Amino acid sequence: MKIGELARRAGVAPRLVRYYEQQGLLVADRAANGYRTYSDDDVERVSRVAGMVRAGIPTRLIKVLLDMETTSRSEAPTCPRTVAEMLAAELVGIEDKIACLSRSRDTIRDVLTRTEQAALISEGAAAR
Amino acid sequence: MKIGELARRAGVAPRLVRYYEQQGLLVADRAANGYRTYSDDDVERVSRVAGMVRAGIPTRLIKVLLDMETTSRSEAPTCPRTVAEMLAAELVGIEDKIACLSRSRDTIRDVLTRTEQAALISEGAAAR
DNA sequence: CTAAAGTTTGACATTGATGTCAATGTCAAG
DNA sequence: CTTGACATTGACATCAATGTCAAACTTTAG
Repeated sequence: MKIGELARRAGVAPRLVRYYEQQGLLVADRAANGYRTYSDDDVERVSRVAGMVRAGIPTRLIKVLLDMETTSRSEAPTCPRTVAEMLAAELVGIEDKIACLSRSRDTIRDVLTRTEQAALISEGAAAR
Repeated sequence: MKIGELARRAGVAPRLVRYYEQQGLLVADRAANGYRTYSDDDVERVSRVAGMVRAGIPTRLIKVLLDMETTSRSEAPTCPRTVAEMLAAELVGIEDKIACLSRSRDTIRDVLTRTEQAALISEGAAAR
């Protein structure tokens, strides 16, 4: 498929797909015309990238995270001490983010339930 | 306390404290000299703001979230339908972020444990 | 008193993630 | 063949969050 369809399916702007590629988060085959061509898996990948970006993970880290997911399943983790330390630090940062977000989530839920319009909670979830 | 101490205790740059104030996330009393003066509670508030910013919550939303936490404890939630809908939408976004981050967290933990340097996980947590 | 450190406001720079626009190329349908 | 939709690259604009610097004032330490 071409970039337009990919973008539509992943729910992002085509512009972003090119940007992600430029950041090394994505590799695209090229058709004879020069058009980028994508597989179904790429839709998933782009969705995940977009989600991580929205969650405040910098693209640099997204790159290594995605790489880790695909490579570390099988191979011996080539993990020099310094890299592992960096990952540990990022882990702490991510856990902090989760804590902040969880608290905010609870706050919103709280207000929504109190406001007697609790229906909106499930409504919103269903809208996905 | 003055801005320097506040910033140090909250772990951010003084510049950011002024920025947050400018964005309406913070109100600061002024001493006779014109210096901003803060209370212990402000340390907590600034920490939370910084965390939410890092987690990708836009300052606009942070403002209403913090307001909600302080006001909605007691008062009748003044929540017109449209506002509630907006909050429900934000809630979904936040839940998405949590899901993304949780997955990334698991990935990192996975790699760290496999890499036989699992010690870094608790090490990192202790470093807080 | 004086020097150093902290604070004030304000302006300007930067970085990351996107939007937008322009000029050109490609393809499918009429 | 022409038109319209979609692609390409590249440049420029924007927005939020920060960094940085300057000029002036205050406070603290010596």
